[in-house]
Order: sequence, then structure tokens, then C-alpha cells
Amino acid sequence: MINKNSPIPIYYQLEEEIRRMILEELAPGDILPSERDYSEKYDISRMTVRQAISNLVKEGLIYRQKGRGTFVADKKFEQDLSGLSSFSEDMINRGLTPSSKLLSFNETSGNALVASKLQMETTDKIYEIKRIRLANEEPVALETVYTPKALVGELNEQDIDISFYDYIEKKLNLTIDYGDQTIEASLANEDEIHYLNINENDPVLVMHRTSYLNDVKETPIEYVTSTYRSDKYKFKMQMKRD
Amino acid sequence: MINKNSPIPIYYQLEEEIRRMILEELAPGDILPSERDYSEKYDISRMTVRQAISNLVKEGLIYRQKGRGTFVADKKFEQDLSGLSSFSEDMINRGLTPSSKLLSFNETSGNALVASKLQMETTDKIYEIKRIRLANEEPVALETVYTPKALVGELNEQDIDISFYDYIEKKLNLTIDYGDQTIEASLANEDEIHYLNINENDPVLVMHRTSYLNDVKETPIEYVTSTYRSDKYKFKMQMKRD
DNA sequence: GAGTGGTCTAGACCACCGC
DNA sequence: CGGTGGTCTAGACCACTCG
Repeated sequence: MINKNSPIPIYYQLEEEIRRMILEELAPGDILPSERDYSEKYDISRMTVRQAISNLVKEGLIYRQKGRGTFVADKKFEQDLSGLSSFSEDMINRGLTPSSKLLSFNETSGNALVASKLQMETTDKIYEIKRIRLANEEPVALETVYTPKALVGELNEQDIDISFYDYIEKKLNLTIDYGDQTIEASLANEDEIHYLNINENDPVLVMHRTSYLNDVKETPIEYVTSTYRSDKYKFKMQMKRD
Repeated sequence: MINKNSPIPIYYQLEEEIRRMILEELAPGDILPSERDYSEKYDISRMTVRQAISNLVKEGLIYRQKGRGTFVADKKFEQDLSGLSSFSEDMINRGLTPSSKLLSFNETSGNALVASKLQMETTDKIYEIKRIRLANEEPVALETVYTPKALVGELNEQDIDISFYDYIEKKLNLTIDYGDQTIEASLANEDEIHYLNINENDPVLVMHRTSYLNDVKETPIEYVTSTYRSDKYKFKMQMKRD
């Protein structure tokens, strides 16, 4: 219910109420009560109702259709919506079997770019893990992961054998919040030609990503550079408007 | 400045006006005129001003501080590119000025791939618009947009001069819901070498996108192929984990 | 034609900030 | 204290959808 004398804003109380309804009573595609319904039911202004609904639309929980009404969003759609995923998860989603060949596993420090991406001092210890990533036994990407030793503790090769994200989330019980990513095109360098088994002058996709934890400080948990074979890999994403 | 009789919503006109001010007159950290200032200056309601300002806050272009005012955001926080955006919006977000050179503007039909992407018959009429897209007068991308004539009606070159999305959303009053996008690496072909002013064997980023309307059928509104210069353009995105 | 969301008005009171 | 953004009201007209 709505308490007009509460210090909690009415629009926020209504937001919580609608959130609860969606969880407990409604299914994706169901229509919500109209803005005027809420306005009359709780004796509040329609503009206040709109503020609550607008916030939920922004979150992707519901969507509006002019002249028709407001509806509960499809959960499937929310999930398809280009989430941050590891190489392994990505390959499984594409119906392929992921695997890895470890090239090197070092404890380093001193790389200024990496330290700044991880928001650390250049003297801090950082793991550097280079791997060939394969799909159905064929090389697809050359990947280097940097992660702060202070966060992940003593790490060994088995820990990250399949998925580094699994280790972070299941073993360390940390929650990854989001990643900032860039994608560019380049020509393969000598390492890439060699490890990915491609030719000189072959174009490649280069991805850089910094991922952040769900904590208050949004601590960086990894900085990754991946080079993908352009004949084996495309980035796919679904992006919402607004 | 503000035309109350225009079919373009007042809040949107004000948004554009504030966007222009930020680009041309203001620096990060500068304070904006207050909501009441705008309200009086253009003789519009403060709630309407708030709608314009809220949209810009959502985009990360400005931020509000209770009791103090509204301020221009730092550039580094502007890159909130998780959402579907047009080339123009993308460039503006990067602090660049977008423009276009029209190469061709045709009414066609018969392309099976395009027809299938737009979920149409191969006999249906489709506009094909080829443009060079520039940022600060430098060529960045070669773009071909396909859009169903049945949806956009009689189109001319001026309509899409700056932003096709603007035309769809503000003139046609259609709502774009989401886009499915792929990004791959390739080598430039002859056309791309010529129009983008690059060299043989230069790598390029090739993006394909189908965008869908917010209607019940999720009607495709455009199919786009864009080729970006790899020395001038990286895709940037923020992805949530869950 | 009845109902919906989209836009807009002309006020109001509040908590907060800086002087 | 005066000015700011935050919240809220009680209406209004519009374009749109659907029966």
C-alpha cells in the first residue's frame, strides 16, 4: 500500500508495489493496471504514477505501448540482452565446446597500463595468464587476463582451467557487476599468426575489457585483452533503445 | 529557440538546445541555468524543463546536485554506450560533430538477404541509402541503410540528412525498441578504400544491424551495414553481468 | 467511442546548499 | 536568507489502439 505521510517518496513506494506484483502475480506479457487506475486507487496524481512507471521502464522490467497499455517485459529478452559473459559461456551459447591451452602463467608487476586499468600501484602483484582459447578444438582467440593477486589470492593453473568467471563467482564468492569493453580491427601480429594458425595480413578482432565487482568501490577484478580470428568469430549483441 | 507550435515536443527541443550549449559554450563542471530560468526564459512549465534535463542526466551528459544546481558532466563518464544509438548520437557522445555525404538514394527491391532481414517479400519496395559518415569532417564509416517503404512512406534526402533515428522517432512517431548487431573484422574492399580514403590491406570493422519497432509484431524498421575505419573507430560498450 | 500512454501547465511545499 | 533541485497535484489536450 501507499503511505502518503511516509518520508519515502510516493513514486518509490509505488515502484516497490509494482515490482512485487510483477514477481508474485504477473507473467511476462501481462498488462499492468493503467496509469489512471493507479492514480485513482491510491488517490495520487497521474504524474506521480508516471514517475514510478518510467523508472521501471528504464530498468527494462516493463514496457509501454501507446494506446494499448503497460506490460511486463519478457524475461528471456532481458537475459538475451548482451550480458557480460566469459569465453566459455559465450562458446556454450553458440553450441560449441570451449577449451584452453595455457601458454604462460606469471606473477608480475610494473606494467603501468595494466596497473592503471586495475586501479593499482605499479608495484602491486598481478597475475598474467596467457591462453589460446579453442572452440571444438579449433583455435579461436588468444587471450591475456590480468587480475590482482590481492583480490584472488593464491591462484594456480587448475583454478582457471575452464572459466575464470566460475572461479571468481563460485570459489571466491565475489559478484561481478559489469564490464567496459572496446572492440577494434587490426592485422595479426607474429604471436597471433603463430598461435591462432592464421596468415600474415589476416585481419583480427581485438577486444579489451575491464570488469568490475559489485562492491561499493566498483573494484576492477580483471583486465583482459583478446584477439579473435576474424574467420571464426563475430561479436553478437542485442542492444535496447533508451 | 523553442517553437511551441512545432510537432516536435518542447522537452525534446529544449534537450537539443542544452546539448548545443554544452558543445559550444560550456565546459565540464560548468553550471547550467536553473530549471526555473529555463521555465521563465521559454515560458514553459518547470515540469517540462525537468523532463528535458532528466533525459540528459540519464544519458550522462549532465548531473544534478540538490540545493546547488545542474552541471556539465566530465567527458570520461559520458561513454554510456550500452544502448542502441545512431551514428550521429554515437559521435556526439564522443564529443565529435557528425555529418554525411550521400552517395546514392534508391528505391529498390529483389535483394533476398535484405528482404529476409526486414521480414518482407522480395517484391516489396525498399529504400537503399548509401552514405559516407564523417566525424569532424573526416570519413569514419561507409554505411548502407535499408528500410521498408511501406513503413517510412515517401522519403527524401533531407529527411535523413543528419539522423535517420530522429526521423523515425520524431517525424514518423515510431518507437525503436532494440537492435540485433554483429561486429566482425575484414579487409577493406575497393569501395571502402576509395570512399574512406584508406589503403589496400587496411583492416576495417564491419557492423550489421537489424533494428525493431516497439509494436506487437516487433517489425524490422532498418537493416544496416556499416564499415568503419579501424584507425578512427572502436566500438565501446558497457555490459552488465547477470 | 472509450481507454491508453505522451505531453504539458501553473502552481505548491520540501530539504538542501551557500552566503 | 534566497536559490536550487525533489516531489507532488489536478487538471488538460493529443495521438493512438481496439472493439
